[in-house]
Amino acid sequence: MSVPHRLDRVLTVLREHGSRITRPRRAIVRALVEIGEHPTADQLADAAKEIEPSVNRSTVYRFLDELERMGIVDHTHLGHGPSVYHFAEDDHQHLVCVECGLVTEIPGHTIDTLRAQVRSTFDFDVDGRHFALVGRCSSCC
Amino acid sequence: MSVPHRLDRVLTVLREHGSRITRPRRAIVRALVEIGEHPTADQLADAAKEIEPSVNRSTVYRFLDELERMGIVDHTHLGHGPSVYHFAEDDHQHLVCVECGLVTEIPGHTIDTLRAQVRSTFDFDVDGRHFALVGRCSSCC
DNA sequence: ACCCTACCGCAACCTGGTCGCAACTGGATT
DNA sequence: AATCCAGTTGCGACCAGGTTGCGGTAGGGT
Repeated sequence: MSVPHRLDRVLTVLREHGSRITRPRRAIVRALVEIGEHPTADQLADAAKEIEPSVNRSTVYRFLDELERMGIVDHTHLGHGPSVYHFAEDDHQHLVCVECGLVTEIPGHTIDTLRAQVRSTFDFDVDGRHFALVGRCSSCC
Repeated sequence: MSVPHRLDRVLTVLREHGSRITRPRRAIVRALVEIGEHPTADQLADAAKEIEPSVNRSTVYRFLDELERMGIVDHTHLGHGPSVYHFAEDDHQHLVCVECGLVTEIPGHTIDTLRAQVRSTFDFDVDGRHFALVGRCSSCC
């Protein structure tokens, strides 16, 4: 999806929710779509500051929370460090190597079998996007 | 496994590694085997203080790190809060409900299929014990 | 152009965890 | 039993990631 399109879509959803479109928010959304990867909140704050220098860390955290409540973004814990953010529509899992820290994206449907199994056996609805699969990558075994 | 047996086993491994058996360490290990569940480092520090009041928080963290390097305990991240510790020989996964925080233990082999699949497809060796499966329990769906 | 209130920057705060350092103590040696 | 010294400890300061309260600012509806 193109960067401007994605930006417009987010702004549209914000308007629909009756939220205000402010300069800091524009900068944060732009940073998010331009980075594209899985940035941490602090990386996002830095990137937003390049666009709009006055943007504050706490504004980024508050706004990301709101985007998450609206279902636009999700955050994932990649192990020890800070959590990372990405668009909710990107349905994928993360593999994180405990040795070298390498992060690999894999399709969200990879855990479908596990999800079905856990649901039928333990009556529990696994949300795959919220945690990473930790382990060792091929070059660290 | 009985509490005294488990305690003795840990102390034996410590001696084999040339580590010293000190009063704080005895207290921490006793706290760990007596709580039995998945305590956080701070809960463990509190429990150890009941046995040996001088025990310090940083001693608990340092000693848990050492126990982990020796392969006696593991820690797991249950989502947002602090991580929890348990004996490495207890091969199990955790289901954590994102709504109510309920933690359920499930057998470690539950993710065997996923592990095999990820290994063959992505050449990645998943270590299931280090992360919890986040989602919604039956009463929070 | 006005006004209301959502939003902001700021600074202080919180939690979970780490570190440097001087003092202490297991336990091996004699 | 006395000695010794490196592994261990308590303490306090520190760090990272994230949250909060508050007075001031500025979207955007009327």
